[in-house]
Amino acid sequence: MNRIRQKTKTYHHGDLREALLRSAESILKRDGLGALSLRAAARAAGVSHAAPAHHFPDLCSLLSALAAEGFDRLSDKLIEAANKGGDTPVELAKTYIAFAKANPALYQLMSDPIRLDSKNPALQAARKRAISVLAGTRGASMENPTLSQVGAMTANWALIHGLSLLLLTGRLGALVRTAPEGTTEMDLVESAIHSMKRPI
Amino acid sequence: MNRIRQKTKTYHHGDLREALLRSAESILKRDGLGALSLRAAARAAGVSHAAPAHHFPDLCSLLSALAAEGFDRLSDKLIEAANKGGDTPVELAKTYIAFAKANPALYQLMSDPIRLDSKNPALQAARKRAISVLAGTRGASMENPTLSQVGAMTANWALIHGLSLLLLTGRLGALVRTAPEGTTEMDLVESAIHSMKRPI
DNA sequence: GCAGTATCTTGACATTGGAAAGATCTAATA
DNA sequence: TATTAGATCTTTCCAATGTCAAGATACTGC
Repeated sequence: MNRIRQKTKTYHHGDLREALLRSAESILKRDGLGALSLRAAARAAGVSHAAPAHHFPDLCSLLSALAAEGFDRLSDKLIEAANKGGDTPVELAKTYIAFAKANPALYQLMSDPIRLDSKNPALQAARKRAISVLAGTRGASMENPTLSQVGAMTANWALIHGLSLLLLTGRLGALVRTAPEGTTEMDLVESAIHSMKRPI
Repeated sequence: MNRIRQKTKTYHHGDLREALLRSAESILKRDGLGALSLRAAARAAGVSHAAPAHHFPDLCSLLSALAAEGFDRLSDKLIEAANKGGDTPVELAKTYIAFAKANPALYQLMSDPIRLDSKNPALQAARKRAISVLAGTRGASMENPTLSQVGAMTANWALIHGLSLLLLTGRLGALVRTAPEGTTEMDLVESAIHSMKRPI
């Protein structure tokens, strides 16, 4: 029996888990995080409202899986950029923020402490990897970093994270208006990025 | 008729709007943002579930009012600290983060782009004031700040905001474990704060 | 082939936000 | 003071959601 189903409506779906993730992602992109519900995902996947239960015990579980995917894709983007020479903290930050801009609702979900289950193993692992990548600790990690080195890393991460959120939620407007005529939000972001410390 | 009602159960409440805000805040503190609903607030205020409608047309409106209060209190704290000599960027950041730590669920709400109505006038005003205070523009604002000055301000704000969120959502654990033995989350935050640029 | 299990559907329930209509109180006016 | 318009609150209702339980269907290992 073919795994990838055509239109042949059978009782079993084939790969409902994956289908639900794709449906959920498309809802997220189209209608935002607020519109993403278990039932909506089930509808979009053409399946009954209780079908997701076997793959995701609850909504939190679906959202956490989606967020984990997001972190993995972010990690991939960062690695890809690093391999193309964009290995400086500033370049990594640009890549990071470009990801957030390209996937606003997803990044919002990835940062949502309430809808997500921080104990979800997949999510934990994906987050851990993303931090490692961002910190440049893929392969050659620092041996015994000092407090101030880890502090600088923390600062860089917090800056990028905060900047992404402020940008995505449209909260930079007030500062844009105090800046020189013609300044855009992205100009501000660019400028802010350059205040990062070295050891990212 | 006394504004502050005792136990005398009358049809009219007296000041239901205020009572709802206080109930909502206490729910927020006790059970977190996820448990805060219109109906829960109404229950806690001892009133029917549809009573809030006249004071807050929808949930978003109640939450936005609560968030606006939060920003106002944050502004007050920052001003108070500044007047006591804590006027440096680092001191302001410490005050800011102390507020977030003292009111975790409230700060989370204040940062939630979905539950909040960013067009809410009270919220907009409160946010604007908080930024002004944080930027040190109470009274003597910079005349014509350059892009890099506003950029530095943006960076400082983003750093503080991001740091607060990472701290409150317990996401600094991974970095804490890479830091020297005995390092705490707050050590990391302290260290990160010191990477701020001057013109806050 | 067949039994056991995984997957999916149907149906139900409690909870929520919200609308509508009516009850009760307040305050302005005559 | 009497009355009336408006504000405030209650009751009732509806659709949507997450979750559970029971049953139907398809797959899989024997």
